[in-house]
Amino acid sequence: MAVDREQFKQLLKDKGLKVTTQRLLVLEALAACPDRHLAAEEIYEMVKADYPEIGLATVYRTIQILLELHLIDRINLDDGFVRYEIGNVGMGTAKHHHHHLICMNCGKVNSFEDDLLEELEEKITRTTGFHVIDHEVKLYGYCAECGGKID
Amino acid sequence: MAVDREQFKQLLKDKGLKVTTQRLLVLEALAACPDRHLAAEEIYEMVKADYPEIGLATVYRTIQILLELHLIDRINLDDGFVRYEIGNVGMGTAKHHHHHLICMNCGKVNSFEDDLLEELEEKITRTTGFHVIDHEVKLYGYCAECGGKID
DNA sequence: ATGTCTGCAAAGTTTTTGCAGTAAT
DNA sequence: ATTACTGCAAAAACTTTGCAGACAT
Repeated sequence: MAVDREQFKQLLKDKGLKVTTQRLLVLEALAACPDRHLAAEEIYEMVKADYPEIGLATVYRTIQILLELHLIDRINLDDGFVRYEIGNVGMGTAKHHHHHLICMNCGKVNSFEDDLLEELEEKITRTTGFHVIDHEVKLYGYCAECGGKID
Repeated sequence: MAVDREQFKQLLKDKGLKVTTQRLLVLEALAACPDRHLAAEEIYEMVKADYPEIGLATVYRTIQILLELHLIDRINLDDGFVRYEIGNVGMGTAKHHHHHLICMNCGKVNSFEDDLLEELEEKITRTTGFHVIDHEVKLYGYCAECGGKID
């Protein structure tokens, strides 16, 4: 569902950017883990397995490009790292975001697909004039496994 | 609506912590700006106006205490600072969170009160077993002033 | 009196930047 | 042949920590 290799190459060329092994590998690392939320350091470690000479700075620079191309999303799970995950649309038309369920006990992060926020967004536009483009929702609580132990 | 000075003093004592001028001033700075979202450095600057000898480290340490006492909330507006705002309940029973509307043009952050997420939380509990305790919602878009210029 | 708290400076983390060499077009 | 890109190391930026003196109880 995410961008494929050829689309990415074309996007780079369209922007006058060069297609490099490092850039392909960084995108691939993110595409390989659609459900994890990778920090720059983790991406770096993953790419290093295939391409040991890559530098962490290149990973950070590539992440900037991927963000500008809207191929990945930034999320902050308040653990001291900024994290990234591959977007689930190719061309940026749809926005079908998911929410993050963060377990306050075990720290595990699950995703939840939902469109319920459309209603909220409409209400906001109606009452405040603010035009919503995108959103990020984090829900803190206890996951199914941890929930039993607490309640 | 936020905690008052005496409640705070009592909370500190109950925890075996000492009541100091610095701690009172940090809380007061946050209480004085319920609608801004203060970074540690900003709190530091505000307190320094009244009490120039305070150190930034003390501000950080006090923030930790206030978070543990649930007197303030942490928010991350992706601008490189962790920000804090005073909670809008005294004793932590109710949770009446607001959402943050972040203008992608001028960067201004407005708040929006709403309980629409109760429905989403219930849906999540029903379908996933995850028990939601709290949430943080960030909505990105264009504020009323900037909206006209873009659309 | 005692135990905590403070300010300062140093250290720790994550992320960014400068530069000379390397690779892509 | 250009022009952009990379890796390294240094710098930057935010936050935490160690310590000796100061303050609250």
